[in-house]
Amino acid sequence: MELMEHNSLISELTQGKELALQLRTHFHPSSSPEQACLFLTEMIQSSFEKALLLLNSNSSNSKTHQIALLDAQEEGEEEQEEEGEEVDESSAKKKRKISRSRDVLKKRKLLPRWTEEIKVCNGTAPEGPLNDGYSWRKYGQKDIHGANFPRCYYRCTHRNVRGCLATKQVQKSDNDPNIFEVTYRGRHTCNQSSNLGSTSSISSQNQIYEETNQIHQNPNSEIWFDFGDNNFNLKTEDFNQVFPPFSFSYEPIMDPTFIPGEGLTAAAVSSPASDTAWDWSGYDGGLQRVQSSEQSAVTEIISATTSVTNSPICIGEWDFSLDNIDFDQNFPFDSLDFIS
DNA sequence: CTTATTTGACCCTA
DNA sequence: TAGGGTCAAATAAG
Repeated sequence: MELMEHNSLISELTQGKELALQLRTHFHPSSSPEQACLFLTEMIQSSFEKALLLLNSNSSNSKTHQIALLDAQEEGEEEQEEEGEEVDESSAKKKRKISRSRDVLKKRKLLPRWTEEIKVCNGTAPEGPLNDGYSWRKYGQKDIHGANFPRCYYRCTHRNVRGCLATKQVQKSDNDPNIFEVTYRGRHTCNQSSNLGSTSSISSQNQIYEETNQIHQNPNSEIWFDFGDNNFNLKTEDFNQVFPPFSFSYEPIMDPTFIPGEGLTAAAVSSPASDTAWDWSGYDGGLQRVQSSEQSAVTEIISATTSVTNSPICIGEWDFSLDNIDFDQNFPFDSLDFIS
């Protein structure tokens, strides 16, 4: 392993250790704001994840690194181009719009993406947007070629305020009208974790594992991870012990926590949209997560890029440089109510 | 008044 | 060029 990566790994592990120490203090019953623990666990998980990625990417992927560098360079060029031009306001607006659009698209293309199928059982009339713990704002709906039902597009409500690029698409399945295919893209950076249910919602921690590594589960409740060359597996109960707060994806299919009002609730899309787009009659049941599939096309890019921890490279919202780890530690907590 | 949704236009990619 | 994804003005809802 190269010296720089070795140092980064040590930094990551050291940080994880320190954060764990901090977390320990919050286990005292008189001083344990739940959200503080949650935040710290996120930080710890992030630290160890980075360390694992460093290990995993030891063989280094120079190609994806180059892609990241090219992206960074292009962004710089675009900025310079804008500075030097003298054009009328309307065309400048147009150009800014195009530039911004290109920039956003470039970032989104690199965002992790995964799909879940949410089943709406007979028995419940869906109301309101699919509640997965995050607040979404609908920004589009399209009829998809060859599909019987339109696809709805949602983005994080806090996108403008906090720059959260998370989006999701919801589409009713052609095969089974009770199933909604929900494709998530990008991880939430808006810290809405306080809205998350304990087991039924998608925690960002588990997303990390799903996005950056292959996670599998067989019918014997055995989970195994592919960290490149480093594979290991766990029984479900072991997994829950190791990652207690992160067990949502690995629970039985019939998850009793999927009840309206808690966690994933019935209603795949906003009610007005659903009324006009789809016929909801006949839905009188609850919701259940059917399965979680993964599209990890960007996995390698993310993993490889994180190996260059001391370079200021960002992939979309993902910035793994150590400088930013420090930034996270000094997070102003303006969005965390528990420290005032 | 503020925030969310709708929907046609626009842009990008294959 | 078609199809998918996003933007943003108009509109609706709270």
